[in-house]
Amino acid sequence: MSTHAAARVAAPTRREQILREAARLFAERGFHGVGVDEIGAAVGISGPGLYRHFPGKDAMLAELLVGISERLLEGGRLRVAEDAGRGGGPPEALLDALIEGHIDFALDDRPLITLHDRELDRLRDTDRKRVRRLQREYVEVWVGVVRALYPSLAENHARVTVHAVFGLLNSTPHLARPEALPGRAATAALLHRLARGAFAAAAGPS
Amino acid sequence: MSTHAAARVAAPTRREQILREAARLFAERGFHGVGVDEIGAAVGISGPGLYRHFPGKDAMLAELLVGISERLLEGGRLRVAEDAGRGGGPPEALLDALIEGHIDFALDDRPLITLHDRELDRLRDTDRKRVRRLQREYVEVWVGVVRALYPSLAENHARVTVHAVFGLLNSTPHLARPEALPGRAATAALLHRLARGAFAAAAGPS
DNA sequence: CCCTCAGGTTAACGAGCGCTAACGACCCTG
DNA sequence: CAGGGTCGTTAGCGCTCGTTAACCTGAGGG
Repeated sequence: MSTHAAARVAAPTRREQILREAARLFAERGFHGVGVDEIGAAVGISGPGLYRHFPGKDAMLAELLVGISERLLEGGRLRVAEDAGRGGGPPEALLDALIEGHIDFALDDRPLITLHDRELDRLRDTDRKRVRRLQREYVEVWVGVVRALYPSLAENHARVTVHAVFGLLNSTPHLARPEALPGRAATAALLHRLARGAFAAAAGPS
Repeated sequence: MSTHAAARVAAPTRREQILREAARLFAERGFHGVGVDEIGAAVGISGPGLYRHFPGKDAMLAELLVGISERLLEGGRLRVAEDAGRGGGPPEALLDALIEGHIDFALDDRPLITLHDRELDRLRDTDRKRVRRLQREYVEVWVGVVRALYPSLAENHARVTVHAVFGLLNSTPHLARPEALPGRAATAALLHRLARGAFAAAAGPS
């Protein structure tokens, strides 16, 4: 689509390179802690060359945060729709699908997950509201599924629980030494069990 | 101790005011997003007056982060020591005490909890290493208690689990609208159940 | 062969920020 | 009542950083 031949693996465009490196740097040292020269250097060009691709530093962060929020929400909705399309299987399976999808994000897009709940307040008002809306809708998708599975759980309790489980699932990107984790599959399985355990406990005694 | 009479409730010294407001502002807008003039204004003095109390802006963040890390570790060790002093009751009770103590921090010192895992990288090398050491020791206290209760749980799995439960417990300070929470007691009870459920699930199937 | 245009370059500007300097008001003590 | 220490003030310096301006280069097309 981009050049002429054999672009099967989609050679990353310069814009994508920049976004990727900016995400990594922002996650490592914070939005204000990274200069444009540094981002440029990370992709082999220098400083103001970035302005050929983005109107400003803010725009990079905005695109990153809006992008991941949209992908999370879209993924969640897709899984709910697939479940409904199958005629609605057991509610546990749907919750498992949501958990698994979120874990994939957390383990594979670690810088983005970090930015997602750390640098939101550095956005311009309009972008921040948009991201917050997407996040809220994503939470509501989960709340709906959780309450279908545990009808006894009050809505505000379900919301706090979902938020807490996000904190749980998003905890691994913050780890200082990622190499101390068990393998990817084992970590994913463990996180999955923890999340299910938390949900079960939320609905339990009360 | 400070002035002359009736300092029962410990009228906050200027230093403490500054730390309190700085913590709030840093948590709201990030370390680099807050200027010294703003911190000064928040306590009724202006800008460079802060330098009568702190050698620099970095020192405020360092004192905040070292302080909370020390208090968390100290609290954890105290509870373990109390338990040992009682001759070692049921292991569940000790874990419950740790959870309850951490929840108290998360709900009562929200800005500090936020800073604690968000702004660590803005510290000078020496301070950052110190905070990291304290955090690591705190995790180890939990890991020891968890493994006493669930001996089948491998050590690295226990560590990931403890980290994840911290993410879970620390999730409420990140909430956009804290007023949407149930009351403090209900929130604390819910978080407590979630944490216990996660630990139980960690030790469960696998 | 020239023109255009995408995608760079370096130089420099302007704003903001942390911090220092110099100074002043107040309170205590001898 | 002099003197000093505490705790402020305002002015301003120096540096960093995001952004803009002006210029350059190489590839594609009529």
